[in-house]
Amino acid sequence: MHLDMDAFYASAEQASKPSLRGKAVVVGGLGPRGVVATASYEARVFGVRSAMPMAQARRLAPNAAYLVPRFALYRSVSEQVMGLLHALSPLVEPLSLDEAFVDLEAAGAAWDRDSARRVGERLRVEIRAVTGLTGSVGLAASKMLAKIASEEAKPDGLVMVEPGTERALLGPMPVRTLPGVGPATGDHLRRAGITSVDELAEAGEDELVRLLGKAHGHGLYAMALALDDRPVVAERETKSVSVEDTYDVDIHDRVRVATEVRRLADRCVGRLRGAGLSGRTIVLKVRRYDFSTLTRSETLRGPTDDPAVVREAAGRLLDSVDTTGGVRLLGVGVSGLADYTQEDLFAQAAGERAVLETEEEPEAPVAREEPAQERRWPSGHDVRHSVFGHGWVQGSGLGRVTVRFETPGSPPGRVRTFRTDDPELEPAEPLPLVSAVPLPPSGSRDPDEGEDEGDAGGQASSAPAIFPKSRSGKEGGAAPSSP
DNA sequence: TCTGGGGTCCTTCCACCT
DNA sequence: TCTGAGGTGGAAGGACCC
Repeated sequence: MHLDMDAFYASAEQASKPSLRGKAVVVGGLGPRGVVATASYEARVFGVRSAMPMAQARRLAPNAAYLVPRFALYRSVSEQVMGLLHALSPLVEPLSLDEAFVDLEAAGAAWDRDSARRVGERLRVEIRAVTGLTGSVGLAASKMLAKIASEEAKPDGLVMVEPGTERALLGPMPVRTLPGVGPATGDHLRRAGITSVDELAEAGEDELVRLLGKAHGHGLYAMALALDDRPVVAERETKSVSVEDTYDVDIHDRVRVATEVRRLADRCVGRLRGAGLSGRTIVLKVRRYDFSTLTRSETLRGPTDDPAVVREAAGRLLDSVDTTGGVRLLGVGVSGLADYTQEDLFAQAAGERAVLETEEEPEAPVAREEPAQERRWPSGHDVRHSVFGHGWVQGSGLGRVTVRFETPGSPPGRVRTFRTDDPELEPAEPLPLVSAVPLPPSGSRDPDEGEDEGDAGGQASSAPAIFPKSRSGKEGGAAPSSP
């Protein structure tokens, strides 16, 4: 079985913000170089699509609501959904926050077509009850076909591929339907006169290997024949950890480039440590002003999770890169991972030197963002006002922030504008999309309030009991602030 | 049109070793 | 001793996915 949540980020935002329901919603980066992560079905009517530059989306749908992603919210909802899947089978393979394969046979959750369909339908009902969102389900004998089926089922549906009908279903479809056929391979095949899956199968294995190389050719030929015996793999181990930033304006200053690389190295190590990992190969990624991308890597003698070591290596790699003309993106990654930390002696010595030089605290090298930051109010993020209660930022600028006061369970709310430094206003955690399902006591249905002594001081304490196991994201949350 | 961020896998090239 | 074949590991780039 393959489950795919429908327009996940955008749907979560609509569930969270009653005034956006039924409206065009676009979630993605809002900067000058942002792209669309998800568009609601209402926005897709205007031609807005994932991966489209935001500027283009704004031209197509100028009246849509544009929001930055709130991964903490999506992660919480995702955990709820994955929990439902795990109740069906121990073999669950998440592909992302909103997608997963489930092996229903593994746990005897389904044994024939009817039982599988019942399981799929019940799952969709449960997902809606628990999260308020819809998901589409594909049922088939293989991962590839289940995925194609869930795509066919969208939105809010279920499609089962009956055994024996696989090739008839697949044959007329465009080659781009198959996993692993993207723009480049699609073009390549089209130039060879191959546009449908049937034509792919007719071309024969030798021809495909000649066109696409060994691994890809063999793999694609099998897919074209609907042969796919890849198992559902529950636990995949991480192979690399990386962070990257695209800058609103190209960076020309070499000193600034070096500073950014060090920051990225620190952030990368923060993530690495957070996952309890260390790695041997340091990778620097540079995207230049003309969008050409290059990587430089260096393999150490042993794995490290020392920020100073990674910073130094990344700095050396940067020395070998020409950045005249400016860079639009920088990234630092670590691969060759190990789940232990055994420093190479030289590297460790170098690291200790560097730490001394920079007077850096050895723990938690996480980047301390802007030092004395003024308060920022990102579009779409939750806030709480001491008088008006819970709401979300509709927009801000020129010293003003506009807030719409509503909650997932309330009717569409009213808009009010405040000064950005209004002391009565503070950032808040997202509320659950569905008012607590199996909640034992105290039903206080009021839009805001309830328990808590969520006084101003520590915004950490305001995390309500919403998402059962929401340990509020190891990262992605607010800056840590730990001197 | 003007292209994010985080990944995975594959291919090619080269150096080195046997 | 020279040459070549083949394996391996690292570096770099490309394609793809969500």
